[in-house]
Amino acid sequence: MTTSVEARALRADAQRNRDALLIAAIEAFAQNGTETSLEDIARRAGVGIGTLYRHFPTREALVVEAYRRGVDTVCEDAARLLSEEPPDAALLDWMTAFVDYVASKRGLAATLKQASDVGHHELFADMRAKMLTALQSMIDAAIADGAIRSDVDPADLLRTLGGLCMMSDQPEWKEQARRMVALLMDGLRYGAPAAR
Amino acid sequence: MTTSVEARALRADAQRNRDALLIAAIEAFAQNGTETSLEDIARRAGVGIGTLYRHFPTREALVVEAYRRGVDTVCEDAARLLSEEPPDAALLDWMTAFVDYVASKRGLAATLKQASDVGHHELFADMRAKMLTALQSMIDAAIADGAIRSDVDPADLLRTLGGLCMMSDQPEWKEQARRMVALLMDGLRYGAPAAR
DNA sequence: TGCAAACCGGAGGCGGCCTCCGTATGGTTG
DNA sequence: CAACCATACGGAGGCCGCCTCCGGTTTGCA
Repeated sequence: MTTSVEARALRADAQRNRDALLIAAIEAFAQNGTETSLEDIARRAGVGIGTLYRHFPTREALVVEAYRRGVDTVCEDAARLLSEEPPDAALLDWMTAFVDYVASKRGLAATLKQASDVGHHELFADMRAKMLTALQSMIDAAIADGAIRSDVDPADLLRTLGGLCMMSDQPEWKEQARRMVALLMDGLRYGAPAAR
Repeated sequence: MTTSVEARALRADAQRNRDALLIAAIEAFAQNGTETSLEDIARRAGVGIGTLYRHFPTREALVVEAYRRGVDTVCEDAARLLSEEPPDAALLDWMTAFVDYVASKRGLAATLKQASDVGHHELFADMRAKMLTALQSMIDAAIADGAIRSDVDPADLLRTLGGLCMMSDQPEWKEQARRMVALLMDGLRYGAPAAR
């Protein structure tokens, strides 16, 4: 139950290496996508491959850590948006921001797909939960407002966003994605009480 | 310009091997996804790895051939649907069928993503064109009918469907995808002349 | 200062990718 | 039917990335 608390503080050198690996990974992922060779990342970080594997036993573990902060930030933005504009606008803006953010992080897309899946590794569970919570808060508010229909499942929406994001790494993707998010939003509005 | 016409008939043994490879590939892809080792496919087909590479110089080439027929069939169904029901219903049904079909072919999803991309290999261009044509015919009819808004881009829709399909290989995916397709359809209907 | 626990690094085994070239075979011609 | 050659075969081999394992090193505590 004390999952996120470090079991025991890392030794100084270990902490140093871990940080270096994370920095190298973020950089490498940004340049070459999540498929970059792990050996390369270790090299960039100036540590041996064994060290990388000790800190991050799987590629996924490394990827999750590399993107955790960014995803957290986006999720936390939901509360701010909700306090600044009507719920349906907040939902639309958040989804757009989500999609924009992913577009800016090459390699993140595939990760989010995994994170939005149900059965996937426990490592992704945390990300998934945070994103679902963010979506849920906005959906609830929008439903209460009568701005969108009431049969919306946050998990559905998350999966769809994840799917949309899979199509990044394309030139005109950003505009396309925005259009599709808007279309999705219209689908949500269709048949809502306020539209009657 | 004579792309699809075989430059010259294959020698009998070559044709035999090619067919065996295709059959083996379809089987292997269905079992293990498109990432199956090519060596394994060659083994299943009872040919050497060299032979595989001669017939299909890249993995994509093999994948495209393996799925060509299926995709063609789905695309051709658009005309039938259009002749049997109102355009918007046809569009919805086609998109649903599309998504269902992909669900039944493990590994196809990733391929369609590539096919729905713009810049991708020429091999996918043909698939992409056929799918766009199918979508276009139904969209045009639905717009003419006043059933959906008039600012719909088939490429957008295709990409979105591709995105949705990326989430196959999940248990409750099929129902989820159907819900999202329906939601998408509602987005298309939103603000259409007939809905005013 | 000394020692145990924690940590490091990279060699090495495995398996997949793809190329290259010596060998085999189908098909054609006389 | 024989002989020839374009076409096709197959797999060895070089390369690279994955991941494990363990002898050696470093850190921090007593």
